[in-house]
Amino acid sequence: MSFLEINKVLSNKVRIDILHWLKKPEKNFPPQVNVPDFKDGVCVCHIQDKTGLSQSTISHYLTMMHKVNLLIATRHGKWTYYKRNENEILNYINSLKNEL
Amino acid sequence: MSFLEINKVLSNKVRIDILHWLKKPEKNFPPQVNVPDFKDGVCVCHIQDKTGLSQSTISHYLTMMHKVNLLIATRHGKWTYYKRNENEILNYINSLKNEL
DNA sequence: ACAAAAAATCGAGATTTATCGATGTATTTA
DNA sequence: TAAATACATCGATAAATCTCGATTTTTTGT
Repeated sequence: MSFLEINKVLSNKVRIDILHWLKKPEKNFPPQVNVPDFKDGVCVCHIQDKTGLSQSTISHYLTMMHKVNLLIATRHGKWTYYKRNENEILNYINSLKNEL
Repeated sequence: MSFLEINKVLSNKVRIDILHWLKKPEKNFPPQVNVPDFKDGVCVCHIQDKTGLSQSTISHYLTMMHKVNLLIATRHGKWTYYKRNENEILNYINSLKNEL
């Protein structure tokens, strides 16, 4: 994934917030209902609630973050759970040292 | 300077290119004429030549990079020289580890 | 098989960013 | 002091991004 593509995804406050919140799901989101823990992350509706933006906007944001590999998506039944892709995030930070 | 402000400045290919080129001015730009070396960086016109964009656009880009402290500007007579602010760039990269 | 729930996709209007040419401001040189 | 040069700023248009509501798709209960 190209550095600049990821950079553009990250140049938005809400998307940065989401990435940040997902660092500590248990602290930033209500307890899980349909799955036992936060192993696969947080479902779209909880993220949407927290941002206050529309469902379509948040779904779009999460999809684009997923497309550049910043997030890992897992479907459980009706729900899609998103969690951070720590490897890719680290790669990105490390790549900055060369790219900038 | 806020993380997101810098991030937005960096979410543009030309501006990233400029930052990158200024890492090795002697490699990426013609030799200096009005100053003895690249100590203070590269003048606006050489950067403009290299990008092929208009003078006003490049001046605008350099100004915004300067405003968020990524570049240091030095005036010598008619010319303005821009160079990287290595401290601020490092700060930014380090801040990412907390922000992301 | 059907209705409901969650998420994804589509289409459109509003906002922001990119980019230009024209003009203004310093500084130098004739 | 006038003309020229380098850069900054202004105003405007084009392109991209943000964001929404509506629709479609996927999956589950009934």
